[in-house]
Amino acid sequence: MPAALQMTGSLNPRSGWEADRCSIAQTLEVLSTKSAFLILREAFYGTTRFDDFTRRVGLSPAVTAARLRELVRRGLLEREDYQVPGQRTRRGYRLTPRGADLFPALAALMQWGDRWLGEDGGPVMLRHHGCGQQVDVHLLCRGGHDLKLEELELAPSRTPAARRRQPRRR
Amino acid sequence: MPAALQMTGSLNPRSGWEADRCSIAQTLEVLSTKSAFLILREAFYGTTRFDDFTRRVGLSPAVTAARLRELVRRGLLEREDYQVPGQRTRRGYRLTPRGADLFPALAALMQWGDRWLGEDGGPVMLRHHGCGQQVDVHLLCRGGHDLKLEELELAPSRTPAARRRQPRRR
DNA sequence: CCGTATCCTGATAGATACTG
DNA sequence: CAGTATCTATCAGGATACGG
Repeated sequence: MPAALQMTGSLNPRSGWEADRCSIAQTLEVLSTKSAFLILREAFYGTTRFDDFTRRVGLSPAVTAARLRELVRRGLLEREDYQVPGQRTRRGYRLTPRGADLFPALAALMQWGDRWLGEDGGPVMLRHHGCGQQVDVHLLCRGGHDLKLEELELAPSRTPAARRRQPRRR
Repeated sequence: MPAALQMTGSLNPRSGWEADRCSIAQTLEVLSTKSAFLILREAFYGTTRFDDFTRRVGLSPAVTAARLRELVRRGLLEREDYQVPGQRTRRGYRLTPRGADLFPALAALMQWGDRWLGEDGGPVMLRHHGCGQQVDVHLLCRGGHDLKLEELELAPSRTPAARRRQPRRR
């Protein structure tokens, strides 16, 4: 029986911690749309140019432009205009560290799709370039344990007292 | 310079492997909308009842109903009607194994938000219930290495020859 | 409680034509 | 190439009222 996470007392579903401040919701706000996910996927695949994003994700130029602008504004992609001598300048977009750090999320979505959709595990796989072995997403605690859902526990980051002492800025 | 994944030859961005068959795109098709993500988050948090989903995710009843129906149809949630003796029956929804297996993706989104949004790491954290240590998302290869983006390589799951020998079922 | 039914808004995004 | 400009269709989702 696959259950939910364990919760420490002050976090039970009824008590008032505002779910809208949850990092998942905020992250989804940044990645508001499906096209944003797919643009990022393309960036991980090495795409840098406007036209390639448009064609390979299957978006209209207007949508591509809007997403790229948004992702640059949010700091996940950055402009990178380069010039091969003798040719005209090309514009490009590439992942920032902030954007690149989303890869585990994309990898987890891919892994889920490989496991539960389609019949035979998806068209591509992730490997360790060094040893050639397949790569999977894991949840590890800092004690070094590889965890299952049932072993996880959701806890408040700070005690209510600490939060009063150090209120949110702005 | 945070770059993209390494790719094996047959996967360069120009060659024709259909990106629409990519597991990320397919998974996003299932989780089409933001509310679906948030409903699942709530399910991991232990919410089971219609009204709690509605209130805690902040959706209209119509949207809640549509998402729950969809998630049940897709096999991520299942109905669970239960009855405390002497009370009327309650309806509920709970995660299936298929739904529960999405947790790493949610955890990765949460971790990204904790790192890159907000000032101080988000309102809640994930811990190992046994040892109390904080939990992080990792990419591990089956050789046991903990990997960074630069060490990853995207490869076709099967060779074209193998795909001909063993064509897609159904 | 657990939903369904309506109405209405804005955002997402497809198609297409055009410009530096 | 790398976009901008329209014009439209579709859909996500808020508000509200109502029924089992």
